[in-house]
Amino acid sequence: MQHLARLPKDVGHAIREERKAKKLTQRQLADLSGVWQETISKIETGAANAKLETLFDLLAALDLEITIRERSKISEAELEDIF
Amino acid sequence: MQHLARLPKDVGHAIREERKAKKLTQRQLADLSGVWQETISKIETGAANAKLETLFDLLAALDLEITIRERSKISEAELEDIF
DNA sequence: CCAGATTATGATCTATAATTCATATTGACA
DNA sequence: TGTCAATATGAATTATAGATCATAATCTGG
Repeated sequence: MQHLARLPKDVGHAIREERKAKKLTQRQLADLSGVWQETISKIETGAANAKLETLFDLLAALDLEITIRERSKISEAELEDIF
Repeated sequence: MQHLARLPKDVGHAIREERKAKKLTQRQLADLSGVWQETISKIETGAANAKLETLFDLLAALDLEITIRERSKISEAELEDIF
């Protein structure tokens, strides 16, 4: 699965979905990544504005990476995170 | 062009390349994005660990977005930023 | 429903990013 | 090479993320 992100909250959503897809608790991800459970919670709920280093620590633990590219024409809702 | 990023410095590289591809100076990008020229310089040179909000301000001004996905098997060098 | 696990929240402290100003360094080009 | 633009750097201040502890709220399986 691939997550489009244009705002910090999109990143939180993606992290949460990928963490759940891998059947990890916030605490397990915390142990894997070195990021505190409380911090993960705040990032996932959007109550945070994480630093890049923190983001990449989480992505590495989840075996994820990001790509930067031109904005696509299709709307965010058309990809994933459709409610 | 698409930039793979696994570390904060990769993001700096990508920003710089996209800014130059669009023929913008750091000052022009600063005016467009609301991020200070000094901050842009530090992010591009890797002397910074930007916050997500700052990153997305820059990406929006450059009409870029990010996608989060499983790590690819190929190495970073095989994509772009090959010197 | 209950108990235990999981996640969220709040407070305080520390670390560091962003702002701001000043200026140094580098780069491009006439 | 001299000049102006562009970029980088450094210091001081302010803002805020992360660390840490405590605990509340929520979720889940029995």
